[in-house]
This record gives sequence, structure tokens and C-alpha cells, in this order.
Amino acid sequence: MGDGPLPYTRAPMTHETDPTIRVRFAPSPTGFLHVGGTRTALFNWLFARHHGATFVLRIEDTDRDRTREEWVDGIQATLRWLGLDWDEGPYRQGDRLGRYLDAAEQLVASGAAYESWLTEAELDAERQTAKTDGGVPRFHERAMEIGPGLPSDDRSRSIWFRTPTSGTAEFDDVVRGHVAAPWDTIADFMIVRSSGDAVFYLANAVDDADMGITHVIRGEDLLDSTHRVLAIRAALGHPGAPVYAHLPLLVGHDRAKLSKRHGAVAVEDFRDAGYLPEALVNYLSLLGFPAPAEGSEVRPVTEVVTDFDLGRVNHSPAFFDHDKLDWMNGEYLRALPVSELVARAGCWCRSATARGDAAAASVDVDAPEFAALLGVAQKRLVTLAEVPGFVAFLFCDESSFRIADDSWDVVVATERVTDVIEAVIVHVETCAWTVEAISLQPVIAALGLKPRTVMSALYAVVEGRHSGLPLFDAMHALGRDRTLGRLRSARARLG
RNA sequence: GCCCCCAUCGUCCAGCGGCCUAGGACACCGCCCUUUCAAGGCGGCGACGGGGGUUCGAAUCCCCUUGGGGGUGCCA
Repeated sequence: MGDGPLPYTRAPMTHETDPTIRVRFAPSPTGFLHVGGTRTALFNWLFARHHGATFVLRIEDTDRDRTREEWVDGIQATLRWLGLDWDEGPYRQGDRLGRYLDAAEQLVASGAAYESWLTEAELDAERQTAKTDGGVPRFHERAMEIGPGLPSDDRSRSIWFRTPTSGTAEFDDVVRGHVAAPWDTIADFMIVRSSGDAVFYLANAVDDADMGITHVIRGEDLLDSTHRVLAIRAALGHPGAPVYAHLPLLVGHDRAKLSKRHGAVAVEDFRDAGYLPEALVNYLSLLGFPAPAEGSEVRPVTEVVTDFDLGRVNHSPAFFDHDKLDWMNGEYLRALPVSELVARAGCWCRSATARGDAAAASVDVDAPEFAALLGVAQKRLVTLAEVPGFVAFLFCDESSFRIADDSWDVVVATERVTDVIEAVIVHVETCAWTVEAISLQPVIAALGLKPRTVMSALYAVVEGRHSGLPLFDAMHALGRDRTLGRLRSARARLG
């Protein structure tokens, strides 16, 4: 294909509702769904919902060795947890091998592809030669020397697509604009493995055509592969092509493509760490897509759907910033009605218990005190995972209650601490048992002290750590007897 | 090596030739509020990688350069 009119150019896309639009998210089930893939899924979903289009889920499991059913299930569960519902699928490429093989044979018959019995060592040698010559590997000639026909030794057959040796590979990308590369820089590539399985390029081309995909929205790491997929599609005789939109990559601290080695990137890890799905979705929607000029970055996904426009997607890679995600999660936690927060936190604690989290296991999420404490814990939470730490002082029997060492140090270092504790004991013995009546400011003032100089010690004595939930709420939840017990035992420990 | 993509505060975005002495958010720092810690309020620090053009005028357009990333796999 030479110069001239762009073979894959499409009309500008519409932003009106169009039910004929079909997009797909096509993850490879070789691991947990991670945040990069999730951002791709999200943008496909946003685009689909914005246009009233169909969102297809397709599992690209052409690599049998690395595919595991638990990943296939896990990816779907994670998408559901995030609220990214799909309209069709999941289709499995593993179920469609026959289609790919038929297509491959068609390509061989037409001369667009060729069969090869070359060994990996021979392929490597060809690549080395090509590199030395400053060119790109073409295996056809060598392949013909060995084949066609079944050789006598233990060679096995693979099928290769023969790329053009001149002309320009090109297409128009909604976010990148016109993308072009000389064909003589693109090597022949395998479309059917010696195992008989289809390779990504082939399966991708066939499926997008068969499934009537109109818009392909995916990561920029797939940008170069587009030329190959489009070439297969053209050679197969499929008219037209989808509109392509390549999203900027998500990167880690080193600006390299986000991956496992950058730490927790699996969405399930974020769920287990106490992040809310709506916060994660909201945060991800900010990476590569602008927030409204006026108004908040924190907004319901329905608003993002209304706003969404592929043409406004950014071009440059985005750093996945855990700090900003933390802030976002806190925003969502604070915005929750307390009853909802109690439900979510309770749910999180129960699932944490199943994972063997002792701190979460000790929390009685049905206790009325739990709900009362969450009301004051709410604006202090960054994640649900911090809940057990805040309420642990309440859900332990007195014999196992412990004051953290560094917090006891604070107690010991506090000015006139025994006077303070004794005065507080006297007050607690007799005051009315309401949060307001427990208030200790008058007690401390009566000693001629400023609250801020002694409060930390009291937090430590009652809650086990010198910084925690508001003390009077904590004491109220604990009850008069347990509170007195802790105050007296601290007094005794001080000697 | 070759091909492709990208380039505004530390980070994520705004800016699409004059409204820019470059705006917002996160982070950071300070102050206020305050029973600790938070939350909240107020303020501060902080960027157009470099060089050429084009233009009356460039963060915005073009070229080069530098830097970063991606691809080049019997991974997708």
C-alpha cells in the first residue's frame, strides 16, 4: 500500500448518542486487573455510556500457558466491583481458534502470509543478519528453502504475515492524529504459533471485524501494532476499519510503564487496602482527561460520562499518584452518610477477617459503639483499613489492653501527670455520662494547666495511643467503668 | 541499532496566537481554628527543556536538538 489516500481514515466521530457504536475492553487473563488496564476499561466504558453504545468484554487468552481461569474470573469480579458493566461477552478467544485458523489459511492461500518450518535458532539468525544489514527481518525466502511441504525432521509449522517492503503504513488516531511509518521498517510477524495457536495480531484483527467493533480504545503500548492488525484486516478483505484511539500510558516513579514492580497496582490490592471503587474510578478518570474548568475534580462518574470526549484525551503519560488517590478516597469517605460508612466499614472488616487480619477480626461491627465512633472517625479516615486502628481500644478485653510504648513515653513525660489523672478520675466517677458532660477542659483548667499540654497523655491512657479519636467520645463509648479502670491502672503504673 | 509516540509547577490537569506578571488540584511549608490527630479556612513555595524560525505578537504554529517512553517476542 503506497501513498495516496489514507486507507484507514474515518469520518470524524460523532458525540451524539449512537447505538451502532461498539467498543470493547480486551484484557489478557495473565494476572490481576491492574490500574493501567482499568483506566483503559474505564475510558472505553465512559465512551460507550456517553454515546449509548455497546460495551463488549473480550478475554484475549491466546497465550494458553499464561492464561488462568482464576484471572478470567478475577477480572470480571473486579470490573463489577468498580461498576464498569459490560453489555456483551465475555467472549473468549480460546473459543474462536477455528475462526483464526481459517483466516490464516485464507491469508496463506492469497499469498499475504506464508508457512514456515524455521526453528527459533534459524529465526534468530535471520534477525541477526537483518540487523547487521541495517534492515528488518523477512523470513519468506528462508522459509521457502525449508518448505513448503512437511520436512522430515522435527520442525513444526508456523504462519507468518508478509509485510510490504515499500510504501507507508498509516492511520488516523483520534488522540494522536495521523500516525505513519515506512513499511520497510516493519518486519514479517508471526500470526500462528508452531503450537497451532493464533497470535494476538491475527485474533485481534479477526475479532474486531467479526464483532463489529467501531472504536478501538487502548493503551499507547499497542500503537505500533495497529499497522500490523490493519494490514491483516485489509488482506482478509474486511472493508473499512475501526476508529483508533490510543491512550497515554500510566507510569510509575521512574516514568516507565506501570507494572507490578511499581508496587501495589492490582485493583484488588486497592480494594483490600480500603479504597472505595467510586474514588478509584474518579481518580482514574483524571489521568489523561481534564476535570471541568469550573467545579470540582471530585464528581460522580455520571458527570464524567456526560462530559467524556475522546478528542480531549491527553497525549502524554500520566504518573499514578498514590497521594492524590489517598486524598480522593478521603473525600469520598467524608461524603458518605454515617450509616453508609458503617455499612462499608463493616463489610470491609468482615472481608479482612477472612484474610486473617487480627485487628479487623476483633472489631464488633454490629455494636452501637462502632457506629458512634465511626461518626467521629469519618473525617480522619484515608482508607477503610484504618478503621480497626481507631476503634481497637474499644474491642479488646481489659486484660489485653496495652498502651503503645512511645505513647507511654509521652505519658511519663507529661507535666504533673499524676495530678491530672487523679483529677480526671474524680470527675469521671461522678459526671453525667454524656459526651458533653465528660468534657475535661474545666478539670484541667482547675489544675491551672492548658489542655494541649496534657491531653496527649490522656489519649494514651484511654485509647492506648497518644493520638486518636476525640477523647470524650472515646470515653463515652468505652463506658464509665472501663474508663475508670484504665485511668486507675495508669495511675498505679506511674507509682 | 531501527521505527513510533510524547514534552507547562515535584505530580495530575487548564491554556488551543494577544485576556498569561501562565490558572486549578494533590503534595509540601506557614498561620488560623482546636481536647490529640484530622477535617476546614487563609496564605506561601513552585513550571512553559534548549536553539532556530513564522508573526506586530508564541506556552500556544513550523523545523532542529535534547530528554523521556513505547515497539521491534512462538507476550498482549
